[in-house]
Amino acid sequence: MNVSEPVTALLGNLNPQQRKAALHDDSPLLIVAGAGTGKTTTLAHRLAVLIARGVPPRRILLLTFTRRSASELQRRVGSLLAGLPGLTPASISQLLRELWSGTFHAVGTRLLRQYGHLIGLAPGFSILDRGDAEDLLGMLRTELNLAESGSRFPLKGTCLDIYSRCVNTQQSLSHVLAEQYPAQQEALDGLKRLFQAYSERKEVQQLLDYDDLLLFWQILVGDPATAPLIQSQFDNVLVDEYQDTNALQLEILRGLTPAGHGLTVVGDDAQAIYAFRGATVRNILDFPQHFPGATLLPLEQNYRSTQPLLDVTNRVIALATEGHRKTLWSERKEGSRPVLVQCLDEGEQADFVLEQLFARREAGTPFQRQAVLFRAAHHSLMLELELVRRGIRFRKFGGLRFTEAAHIKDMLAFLRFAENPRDSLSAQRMLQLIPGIGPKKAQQFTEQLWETSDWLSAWGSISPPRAATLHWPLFLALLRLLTAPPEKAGSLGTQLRHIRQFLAPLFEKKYDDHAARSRDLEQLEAIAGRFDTRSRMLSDLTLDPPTSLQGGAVADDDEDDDLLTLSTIHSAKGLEWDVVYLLQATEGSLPSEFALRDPASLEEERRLFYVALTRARDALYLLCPQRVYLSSRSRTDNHGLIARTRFLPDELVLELDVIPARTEPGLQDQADVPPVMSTTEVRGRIGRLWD
DNA sequence: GTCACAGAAATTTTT
DNA sequence: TTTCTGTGAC
Repeated sequence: MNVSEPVTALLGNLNPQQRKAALHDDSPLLIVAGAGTGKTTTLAHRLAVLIARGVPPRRILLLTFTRRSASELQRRVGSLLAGLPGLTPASISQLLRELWSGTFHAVGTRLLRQYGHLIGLAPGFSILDRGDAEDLLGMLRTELNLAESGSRFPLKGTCLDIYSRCVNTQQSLSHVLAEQYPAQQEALDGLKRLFQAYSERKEVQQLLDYDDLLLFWQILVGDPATAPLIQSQFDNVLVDEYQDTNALQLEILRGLTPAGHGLTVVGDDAQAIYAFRGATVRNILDFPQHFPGATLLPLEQNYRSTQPLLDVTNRVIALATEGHRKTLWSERKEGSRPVLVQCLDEGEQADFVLEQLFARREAGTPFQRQAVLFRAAHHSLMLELELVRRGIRFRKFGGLRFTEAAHIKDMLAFLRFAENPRDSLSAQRMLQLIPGIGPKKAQQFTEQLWETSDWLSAWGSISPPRAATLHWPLFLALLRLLTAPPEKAGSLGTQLRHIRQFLAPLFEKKYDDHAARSRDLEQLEAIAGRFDTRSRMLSDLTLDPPTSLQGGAVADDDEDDDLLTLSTIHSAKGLEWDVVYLLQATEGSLPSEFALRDPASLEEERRLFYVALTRARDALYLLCPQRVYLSSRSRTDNHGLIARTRFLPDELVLELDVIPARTEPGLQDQADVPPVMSTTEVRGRIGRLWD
């Protein structure tokens, strides 16, 4: 290969494999990048080389898993390009702006706004987040009388899971039910009707859910009439975290580049953790078959962790039942072994983490280079209380998002309706906020909406129920203001302020904690300034909701506070910290009790455990509380001790440092102490008081 | 029809 | 702890 001078200058200290990847030609390329092997570095170099070779950035499509990783990659590419002669910071940021990058969903949205009209889609479509989609299914479920008592029809959330799995795996409903939801098989006919109605309703109201963004995109690139238009727009397509793509995403890639020309995918089958939403590890394993002539480049030198940590993580993943075998190695030979911390309960677990956090900070590792990881968002609740009590600021990724809170959705419903008055999901949400208007009236009023061309002629003449006499005119006035031309409606912030003023008295009655909620509404008003248009704000908030900061504030990326990170393992993918604490490395939590049923989910839990362990650079603490708070759900074994995770068998514990629990559980375990008297005797003793 | 309340049931991970 | 469903008062 004839490498020109400026391109060579970019390659700096890449290892031979990474260098090959960066300089690879336009044939399909699969980079199998183990954890911490410089995947982002390699991808950034490949991008920089493409640009240096003269590919215009607007002809490069970069698909990432989160918006965070997209911007991290852009940043890295930017600093690489800065080393090239003839490029100024201004011209570099101009180049980067032209790059097509983002998640599959975000890029899909952008393409559909541009080309959707070719397949009959209005450019002003609204996007449903998970909650919206559930609500719509819930409404239709009632309308179709599927919830008739007697037959137990799946809940709206389950309905959405089933629907989504069909779309993302491209499998039939009966197949999905048989394979994944054997208990819901009788609901087959009801679900068929429900999904049919769901599609029709979305169609009429110009609504797309997350799955539709991929589905419509796939149709667009799959149809001979429209495909060439989009294919000819891109010379190179790069996909990060390829192990977590699904069948539908593969079809999109095939549509974009049928022979894999200019296609680069990067991933690690050992880190596949999204099967629950339809991702299939087959995409990465079968890449050479899907795109014949593909080159496979494995990266095995780890630049992240110390060898003692890798010794354990390599063995953890070697216990997996299938997958490429690879052994990561590091030049960082020295370091401490992972630490298994046994503790009595969640309280002791939180205490240990807090002590260690401070000790590490004293030793030179600030909070922002440490992270606490966990399987499920609620596993960190007790620790969060302690952190708040001690005044440690943290940022939490995963779990409930800011925009999923009911009051935020209420407020956004007004903006969404103003943007797309056909959106009767938002219409009903707004209407039901008004006293005296419940589900029936709301449905009735929205139906009137469909018969006329504008909402004002439908609602202007309605005589509202008596309880709504006060609020109805205010409601109409607010909508009139929001739907006025931009110069009259005012800035986004102004619009939100008007909505907030309308909602404030209603929320005071509706919520006990209205003070906290109204602070959230002010937060929303404050972040409105970041967006240039209303439609942009709505799309961005649904595709990438802000994570909430402790105390309800919305995290701002520019803040350079010493913020500690709390994150679900899923949200920690691709990231690294010097010190990592994994909470509740115990049976029932990791693996989750919901994964115990089938072997495939259990293997996914193992990979999840592996992902958690490989986030650590220098130190790793695995916490095993022997007792956790269990809800009433738990049955007979709630008095017993919880076992360490099965992913750390005894022979592996020999490779760890072990810190025993401070309190011996046996001493306090009531279950071990036989009863000394009966309640009859207790009552007898108490009875003496008034005898 | 709406609203408030009570009891039962479900309860992960995310775009 | 939230969400769904049924009941009874207004």
